Amino acid sequence: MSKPGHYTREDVVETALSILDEFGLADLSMRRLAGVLDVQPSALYWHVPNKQTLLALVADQIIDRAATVNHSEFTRDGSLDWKAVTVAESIAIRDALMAFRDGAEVVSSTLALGLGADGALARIRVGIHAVCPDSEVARVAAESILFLILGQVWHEQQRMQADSLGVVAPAVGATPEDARAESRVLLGQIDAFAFGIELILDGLEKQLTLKHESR
Amino acid sequence: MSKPGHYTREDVVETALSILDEFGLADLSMRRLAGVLDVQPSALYWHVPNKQTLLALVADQIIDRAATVNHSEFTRDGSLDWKAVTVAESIAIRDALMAFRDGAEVVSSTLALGLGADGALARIRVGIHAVCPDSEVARVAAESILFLILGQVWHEQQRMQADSLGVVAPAVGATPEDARAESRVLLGQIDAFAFGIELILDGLEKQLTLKHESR
DNA sequence: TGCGTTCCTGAACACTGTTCATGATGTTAG
DNA sequence: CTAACATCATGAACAGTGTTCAGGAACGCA
Repeated sequence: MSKPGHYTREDVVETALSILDEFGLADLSMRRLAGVLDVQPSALYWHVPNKQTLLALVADQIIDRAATVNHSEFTRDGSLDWKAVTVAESIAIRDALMAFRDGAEVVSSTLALGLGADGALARIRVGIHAVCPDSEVARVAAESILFLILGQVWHEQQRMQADSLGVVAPAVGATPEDARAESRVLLGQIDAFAFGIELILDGLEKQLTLKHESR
Repeated sequence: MSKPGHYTREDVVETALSILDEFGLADLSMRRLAGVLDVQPSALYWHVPNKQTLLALVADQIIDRAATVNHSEFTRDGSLDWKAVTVAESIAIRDALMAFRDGAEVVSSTLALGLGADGALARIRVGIHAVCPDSEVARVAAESILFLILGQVWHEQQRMQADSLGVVAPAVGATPEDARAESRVLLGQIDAFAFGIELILDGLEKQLTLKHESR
């Protein structure tokens, strides 16, 4: 991880990403990052103006690595199954967030600051825009889905960290079962995830049919 | 703000809340809090084990102060309008988050850590539980609504802070109009807020009718 | 008078992000 | 070949952070 000569901005972001994944956001300090690169902390400030934009670049990397969704797979007889494709995009984004430790928190605070990671919203919008001409309604629906994804993944990742630190608190009850319970919980959360998205899409579909009937 | 004698835990939380509201989460440090109370920073650690639980207590205060919703107002002919009451509860929680600067962020990270502020989820659940017997479905729906509230309010408050710091970036286009645009944006966001909630509730309603038909 | 609880002091530890003057490279122009 | 320049780094410092810990003052109670 320690090159001989000079580093590029990409190297810095890449190393930050690896520290994030291995040790978490709390341990991703400029000093630690500099240490891994075998460089003084101040050297980082040549590549990046401050930590916040570094995190924004990291966030961009995370969502840029979301698997691409093949829209043609969701097209039958020339018409797009917009609900299925939106769920697929949502799952792709979710997986991208889950692929890095604290991924949801990094992305969430980054786009809260308006510093980047807008790609996620754009991807959610495509399927919706195909059927929803009202851009305002489409915007709200897409944002709702994004908040849902971020909220759920954040929650899940926080729970993982709490568990790994041995802060007990596994749900509320529990202690009977355990080994098999864990896998069932995981499955349950994946199901719950898609279910929440579908709630919004069903609600949107109802709004659309109402509009069609009223004209 | 500086009493003569001893402080209680409530005093500390109350003062923290006032600093939060006046200067924001970034400026709410233990040293500053101690300074306002005219006390050494270490004195705070008698009242509170660490900053995280202090913030959890602050978060509890924020959502405890959410206006109570009179459910009888949403009852006609003995049956509860569960969608209307859930929207009302959501708005009450939203207003509580908006009542304090960075309220959404404090509450969000607090309940992500599982340290408190569960009251919000409970309040959203009541209306849903009245019509949804499946506790798993109800849980996911309620969580979805909560994530939506937190996500939107967080976004909005972050934007407010960014604006007050003069970090330009008002949406994307803009600069034509301005004065009236602001109020319209505010109205638009309140509408958008309720609309997002209604999307989920409509989706949930569809799920319920599907279940009724299939039995 | 002495004990014990309650609340706070003052100093210190080990961090954090960030700035700045300085310096060592390598590339390019005259 | 030398001078200028952009590139990328150093090392020290600043001002702040959360947190710990031995000790001490003030009080109620036996």
